[in-house]
Amino acid sequence: MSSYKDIVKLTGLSLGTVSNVIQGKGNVKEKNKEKVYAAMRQLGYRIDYQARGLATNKTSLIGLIVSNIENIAETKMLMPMETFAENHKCRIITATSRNDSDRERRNCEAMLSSKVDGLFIFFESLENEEYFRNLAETEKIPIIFLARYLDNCKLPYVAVDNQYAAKSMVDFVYERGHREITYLDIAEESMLSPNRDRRLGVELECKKRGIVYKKREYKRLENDMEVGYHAAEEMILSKSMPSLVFPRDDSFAIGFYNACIRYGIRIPEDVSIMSFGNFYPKEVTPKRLTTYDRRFDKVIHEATLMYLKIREARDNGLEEDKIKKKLFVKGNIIVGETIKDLTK
Amino acid sequence: MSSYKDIVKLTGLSLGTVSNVIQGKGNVKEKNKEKVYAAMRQLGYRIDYQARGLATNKTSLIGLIVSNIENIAETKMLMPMETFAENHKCRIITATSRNDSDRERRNCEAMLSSKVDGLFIFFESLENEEYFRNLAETEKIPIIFLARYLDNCKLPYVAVDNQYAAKSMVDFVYERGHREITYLDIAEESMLSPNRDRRLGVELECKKRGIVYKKREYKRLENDMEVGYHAAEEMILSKSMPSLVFPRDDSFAIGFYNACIRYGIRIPEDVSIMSFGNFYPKEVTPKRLTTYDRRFDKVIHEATLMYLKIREARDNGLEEDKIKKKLFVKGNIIVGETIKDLTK
DNA sequence: TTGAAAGCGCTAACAA
DNA sequence: TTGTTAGCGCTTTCAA
Repeated sequence: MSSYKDIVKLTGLSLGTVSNVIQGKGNVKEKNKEKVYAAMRQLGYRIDYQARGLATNKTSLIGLIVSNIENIAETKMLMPMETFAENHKCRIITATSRNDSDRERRNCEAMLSSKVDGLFIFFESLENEEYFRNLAETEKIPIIFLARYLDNCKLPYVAVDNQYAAKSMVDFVYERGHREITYLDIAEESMLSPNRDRRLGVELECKKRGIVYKKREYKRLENDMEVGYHAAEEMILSKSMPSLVFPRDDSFAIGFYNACIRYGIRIPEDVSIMSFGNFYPKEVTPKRLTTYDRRFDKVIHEATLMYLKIREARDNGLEEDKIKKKLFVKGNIIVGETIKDLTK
Repeated sequence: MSSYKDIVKLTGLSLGTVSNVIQGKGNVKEKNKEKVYAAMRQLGYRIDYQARGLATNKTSLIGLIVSNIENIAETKMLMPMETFAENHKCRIITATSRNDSDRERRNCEAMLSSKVDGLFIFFESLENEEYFRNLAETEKIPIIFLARYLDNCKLPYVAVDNQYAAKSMVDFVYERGHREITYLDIAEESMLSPNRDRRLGVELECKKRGIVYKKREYKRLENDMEVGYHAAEEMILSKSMPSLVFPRDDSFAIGFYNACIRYGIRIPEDVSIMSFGNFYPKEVTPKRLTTYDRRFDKVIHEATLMYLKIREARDNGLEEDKIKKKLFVKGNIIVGETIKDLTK
């Protein structure tokens, strides 16, 4: 491990000059620049971000806390996050909370101890409201919620516009002649902002149009596909299959779809499916799912933009008031083949 | 942001004592410990890992470079990695190479500049052989390949035992009366160690048993499900559907399965599928895939164990020779419903 | 254009 | 048991 010291020795220049060359700052004679470059190459020198961070009081580290990294929805946030990191020369530290609020808090603390320049949080438990409210008061780095929000907390967020989503989806099926919707949710998670907003949105839009709205809730299992599978199986065996279902997300829908195939229920002839997420490749089902694209890429894009704005304001002592800190991102319907057109 | 200085001021103790309390080291009077704790609470003090790292010459940062984080196989490595990080009080920095060898090298350099204590790499291009060979000579932190290896490189690795996998899978179908196997691969990736080993392994095992071995290669598309879907579609339309296929992985198999459903081809009556990976919940297909569990959890477990051993040896100046640095992990068949039993 | 020196927040060795 | 001090590898300010 070579350091500036070694370069100083090799070149005979001073620490300050070496630093200037490496940072590409100040006025340094071309000849001396070359000397430094040569020494760097010879030594296989590599800058030490840690030391630089200590000196500059930032780390170029961005924290990303998710709930369950194996959940395909959350996976979708990683790539755009990496792209941001690449473009802004920073690195991502990740941590997973696994639906455990203690762990979530520990993760936050570790991130703050790691002196991340910014922190993005995708939470899944509602138990840390107070903790987050407190963070909002005490921390000076930007902390931004992803795809969820807390009603009584000042932390900024970028979420999916679930009311808009609800309206789009109800519109879509209404236009195709559907007059009855059965909403399928997972009980334990039904009060998280996105699930709640969407469910209530669908209910409201149904009321407006005189559509019959029904709701069924299922117990959380190992994964959402399993829940969807069992939900469909139960309906099939009890002969209570609705004409149209709104599963809470694509994973649920896929399980549902496969139980239908298994039992010879035809899609969309016997049951239509309006899914939510657009997380999987279209070949994940025999007929492409009709689903609502949540645009997590946009969520991350907006969140990182917001982060930059907040940082800039704080670094330069500007007023932060003008920055919009509560954003909702609109998605769009992906037209697949799982909604029967009743008007034909 | 409070620091030791503030605690010193508040308690009247010295820096060294404060440091001892916070590290839980040395002998400090109970009363003074309490003082320090009280001051920490009052100040909302949080340790600065960056400064600690600079002083101790380690970061407690572990680097993880993957190829495509949205690939479900790679996602499977994150959770066990996080578990390790949690148990060993370190944090994970991730980076994604996206099948770009330049980016892969840049990622490595950034990790080394971040002074990670260890680096785990899941690579997908074969172009950086020389770069890695060089790293093996110059870097003193443990750098470990995950689920792949390079033939002429000293870097340690933990890979899936693909020859064993091949044997297991061929055995399984042989016992059920199959005497012909069609192996489906993606051309561009067929020379990566796991793909190559497995394909050659299957070929060899077929030869041993007098099974007819056929191979088909497909062009890489956006995702593997799509490739699988088109592969099946092509076979169906050209009426050349084999009796048994070995798709290169679960994603490929799912696409294949769904094209079959779409066209009314029955599984396993018309075509049997022996898949590879066990990456998805079993409800991802109407009938559970018969697949080989790659046990990426085990791969990560072994890799982190290897990391600890190497670190320990280097930290204590022990000889590293005794550490096994080339490991192969054995998986097992998951018996699903996609292999027809021809013996009945 | 270059050099000298202080400092970032911590650890660790040593002295008291 | 506590305090003092040097130092980790860099940046930055100021003087030369």
